Amino acid sequence: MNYWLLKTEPDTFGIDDLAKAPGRTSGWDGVRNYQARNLLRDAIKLGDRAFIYHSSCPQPGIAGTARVVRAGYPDRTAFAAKDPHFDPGSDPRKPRWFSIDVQFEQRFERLVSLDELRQHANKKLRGMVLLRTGNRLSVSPVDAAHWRFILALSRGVT
DNA sequence: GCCAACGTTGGC
DNA sequence: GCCAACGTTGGC
Repeated sequence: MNYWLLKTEPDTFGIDDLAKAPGRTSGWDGVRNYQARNLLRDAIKLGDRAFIYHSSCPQPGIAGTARVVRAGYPDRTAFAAKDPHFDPGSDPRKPRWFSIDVQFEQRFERLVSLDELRQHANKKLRGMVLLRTGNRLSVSPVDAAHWRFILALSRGVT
């Protein structure tokens, strides 16, 4: 089992929207970056777990966790001309973009802010992809040790 | 709104 | 394949 971090803008779709979605489950689609696409298509497996990270908002940080309930499948939003994520270059017979389904797991009692994560960037969270300068990946891997440490942070254990 | 740090595009 | 121009992300 592996761990991931999924970025989203809470104004558009945040952890609370996931919690309220039918079956507490939502497709994670609209990703249009090849590196992130490769993770969605090849690396993320059923049963993997993910942090839900809120970006482009007053309080950027990790808001909670979700579980992968469906592994990579073609991203349908790429095929619909009316969809904001439409990509005429993605052929349904040879899809270019992929999505996964995630199910709400928990909302942290308190947001673990980007600022707080950075305080551990050279210690317990050394090497975390999210904290690398200029990182813009909307899907990134998380080390198991980092996962456990951040869960502890969210509970105020450390 | 600014701007750094990317990724993508397209001419050559 | 190079690289300048352009677009996007995302914190501030």
